[in-house]
Amino acid sequence: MLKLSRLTDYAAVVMAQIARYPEQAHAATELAEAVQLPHPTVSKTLKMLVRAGLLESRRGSLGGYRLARPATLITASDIIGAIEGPVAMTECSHADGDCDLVATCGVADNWQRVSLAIRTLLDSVTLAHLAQESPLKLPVQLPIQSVTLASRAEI
Amino acid sequence: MLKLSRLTDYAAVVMAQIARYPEQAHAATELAEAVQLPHPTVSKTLKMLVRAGLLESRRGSLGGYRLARPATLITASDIIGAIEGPVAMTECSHADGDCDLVATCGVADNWQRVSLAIRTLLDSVTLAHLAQESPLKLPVQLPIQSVTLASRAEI
DNA sequence: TCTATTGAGGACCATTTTAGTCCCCTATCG
DNA sequence: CGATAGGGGACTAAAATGGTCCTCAATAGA
Repeated sequence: MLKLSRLTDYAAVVMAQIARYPEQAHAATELAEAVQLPHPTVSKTLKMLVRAGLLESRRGSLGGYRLARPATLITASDIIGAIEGPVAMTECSHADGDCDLVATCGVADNWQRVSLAIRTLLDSVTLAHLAQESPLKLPVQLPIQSVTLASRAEI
Repeated sequence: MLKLSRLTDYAAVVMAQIARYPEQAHAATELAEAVQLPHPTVSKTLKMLVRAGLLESRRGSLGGYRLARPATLITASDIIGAIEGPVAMTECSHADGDCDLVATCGVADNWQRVSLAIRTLLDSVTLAHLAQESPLKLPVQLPIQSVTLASRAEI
């Protein structure tokens, strides 16, 4: 399925909500209502987003959350990473490859390329994109060409 | 992390192994050894791949598994789908949207676009690609441009 | 300074998912 | 027939996930 966790989903929704009114601070309670999700859960999500540096928080009355930087500079990768950790399709696609099957695996390199391609894709989608209302159900324009997996011919 | 399950990983490795010697039938035991994984686990994976129509099996002595179609016609999506079910990033990105938050969500459409882009990417990677030994650690060529999220200007 | 408000941090539990194993049945070949 | 394969599915252990709750800390304003 390659699915996002539910919390990640919440995170995106909440971030989008904040992004639509970037000037004001948003209290967790307010967001929970706007988004129709239980308060404790939204709160938890918000905390994670703060820790990841995507939101800034302020306590006390008149406190709340706001974006740490413009929505155009926050990517889908950032949000996913904030909740689930860095995007990596396979066990071995993060730096310190502690996979002891490299020898017999034979697909590691290629998965990493695919993984990188997905990460790049997710890097190119910003919160501004996500937040933007697009009620039109257009089929996606797909400028994506197939990934070039290194083959000798191309070197 | 947007990670593949471990079984999916195994599936890819095993499929690649088979793809390298497409003519002969491969017994589960043989594959388990080649790939250095416990036999029951490999076996389970193989069964799933058969059920998904990616492998054909033959019982009895001289039996084993072989590709149901050429490696160039089996995609990464196929393999992931065989183990984890169809690729879909969010709860609501599969057909029958039973998500009752559509109203307050506001990002569903856009996630679906992203999801589709990833699926397309995974569709473009074939087992032949994955199986091919590419000892060269080239940085990936990335012909991927940003996803065009429908904005009014472009309609 | 006191109080109401709001976030921080983390403990905690229930549920689901995942991984892995095992057993018994069926098919094929010689 | 008997040896060698795979098919199906039950079962368990372990981990991840989702969700709740409680206590502490900061801030603003009366």
